[in-house]
Amino acid sequence: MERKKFYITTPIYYPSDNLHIGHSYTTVACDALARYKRLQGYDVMYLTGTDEHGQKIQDKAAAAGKTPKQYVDDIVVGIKELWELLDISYDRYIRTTDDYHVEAVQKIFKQLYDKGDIYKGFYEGMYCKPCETFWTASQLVDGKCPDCGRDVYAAKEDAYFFKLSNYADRLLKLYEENPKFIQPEARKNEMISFINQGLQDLCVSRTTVKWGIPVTFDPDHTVYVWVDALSNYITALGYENDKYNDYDQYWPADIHMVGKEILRFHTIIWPAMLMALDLPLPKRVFGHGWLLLEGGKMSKSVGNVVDPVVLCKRYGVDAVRYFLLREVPFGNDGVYTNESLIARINSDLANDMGNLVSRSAAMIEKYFGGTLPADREADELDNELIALCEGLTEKTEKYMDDLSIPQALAEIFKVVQRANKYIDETAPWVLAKDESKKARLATVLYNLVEAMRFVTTLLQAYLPNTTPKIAAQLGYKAEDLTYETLAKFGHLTNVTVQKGEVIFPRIDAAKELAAIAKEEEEKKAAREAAQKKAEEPAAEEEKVEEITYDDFAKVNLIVGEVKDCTAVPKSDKLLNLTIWDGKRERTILSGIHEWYEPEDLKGHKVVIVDNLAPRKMRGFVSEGMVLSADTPDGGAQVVFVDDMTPGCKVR
RNA sequence: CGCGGAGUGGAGCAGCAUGGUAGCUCGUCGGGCUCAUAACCCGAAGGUCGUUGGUUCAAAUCCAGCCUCCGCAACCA
Repeated sequence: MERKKFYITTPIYYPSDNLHIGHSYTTVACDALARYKRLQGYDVMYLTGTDEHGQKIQDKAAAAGKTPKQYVDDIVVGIKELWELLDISYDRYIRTTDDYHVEAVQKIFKQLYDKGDIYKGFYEGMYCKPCETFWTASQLVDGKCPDCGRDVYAAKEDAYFFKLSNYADRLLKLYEENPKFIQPEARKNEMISFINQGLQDLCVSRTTVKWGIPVTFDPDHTVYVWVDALSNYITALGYENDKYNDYDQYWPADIHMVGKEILRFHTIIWPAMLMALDLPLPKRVFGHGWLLLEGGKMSKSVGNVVDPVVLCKRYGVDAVRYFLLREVPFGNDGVYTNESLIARINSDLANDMGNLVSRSAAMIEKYFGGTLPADREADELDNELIALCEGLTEKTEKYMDDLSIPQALAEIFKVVQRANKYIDETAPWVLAKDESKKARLATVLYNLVEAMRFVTTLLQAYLPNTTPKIAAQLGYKAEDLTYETLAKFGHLTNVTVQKGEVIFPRIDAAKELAAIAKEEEEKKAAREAAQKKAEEPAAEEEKVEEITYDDFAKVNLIVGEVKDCTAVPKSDKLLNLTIWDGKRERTILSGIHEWYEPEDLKGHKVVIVDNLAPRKMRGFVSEGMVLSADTPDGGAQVVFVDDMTPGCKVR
């Protein structure tokens, strides 16, 4: 019999740095889905990988003194180790630097070109020669390169474009005909409105980025991210290459799992590309939310990245997996805190589940020496627990298909909770005192072990590291833990248990938090020390370009008095200052509202740049600029010169 | 009027497209039990459902305005 297939993908991650818990979140979620489908008997293909080309990696590698390939090779080793640590059961790992992928992308590019969906045009923008980078007008700082601060000039670059604009109607139709294509539903509207704003053709090649896949018929060009990265989902199956032969079996994908920030690429560009290639479209694209840290988004620059390796070491892989899968409604953003992680582990895993295994096994050992006799005696008290077990797969299956992973776990744990309650209701320790109740006692304990069998079987999808431990203690064999056996309560024939180590030890929250706080502090101190060291030589290196006196003389600095000052409406940072410069009142906008209130400035005298070209911001024209100094903590301090006379030249 | 999301007992969330008992987890308090990982089970307290007005017999739920918070965008001349 042909098994049903299930093809699921993570995004291919960009290995410019080591991965953090956000990446783990996506990957663990896909892993649970993949494992669940395998449990159900599906022929599963679970793909993950890395997107290894591009300017940023080229730069990072150069900074590290490595070739780009060396650089990504090293990072990929770390990523694969992380997935191994997290028990990720991916079937295939694609690297966009793999030969077969490179080759296939070149063919795809050519196909699109031959069909007329890719055409040669030119890319227009502001170009910084030393940085070899194009910037859009809005990215420029002071009209100069935001990276190096040097002049940029309008330039054209030859580039190939994909006719994305041709596909707007077909995309809208796709969403309409497949309401589940974009999930969560709420994001669909964002995509629709994005399309309705008008789709631009997409630049798909670069001549300035060298670290990329060359365009075969125009070797000056490398393929720019879209065609390269997105097509991984089919090249990994063997599309246009000989490395693999699974395209017919697995495509189209059942789920592309992506973070919400790249949902647009997967629901607009990718389907359009597939349409152009006349290929079937993926069935669903799910944009999940982000794991946030207290106080904002996870970001490497802020130094608040939670390291999954550290967490696993501390609490165990499955505790971390459980937290990721259970804590946040899938699709929403969620907040990570150490407190919530510990609370989750303690209440669900240690108190409820671990303890249930422990108390069940303990009673069987204590009352029956480890093996239950065959005599049984049912009671009405059993019915609710049994019904819950028998209805379990129907519920979890539905939730998993909806990608409501936390709800699926919640259903499983309802059985755990019900079993704990069942112990209270049946009071085995009372039954144990009465010889005539042995059969009843054996039944109660049997029901517990059997209920835990339902739980354990399903948990194999979520906690693959722990379920063998439970199986060992409660005496389940592999054939007792198959999906099919969950149709009916009462599968186990004989029960022999072996109490073992505590499955999920309780964590002393107060102690643990104190320890974490201490560690954090040490880390922070170390980081700051390292940063200081790094900054010192950097400061020397940062040579300011020498200018002549004539250059300086061009800047006319004068003293001005702040006559009035108001906040600029609808702006967080701008203050609108009315300044008397000795001759006239002028308006100057200054982005210092973060540090100064209007009252702080009124009546003070400041140094202004007199002859700066006027600039319009937020509907006001700013004529000049107020001098202020950067403070070490990133703030700003206005230079006050209250004892000077407005209009006087400063030099 | 830039775009979007959100405001529900101490904390975190559900409920809102199909108005009619405000539900869950954690925490707090009280009780029970002793098989178990100071765990488990039961019960209680605690909410003007951001605000104002409207529709309605009836609004957390529908409509309008307002306030606040969070992303993104814009913005430091």
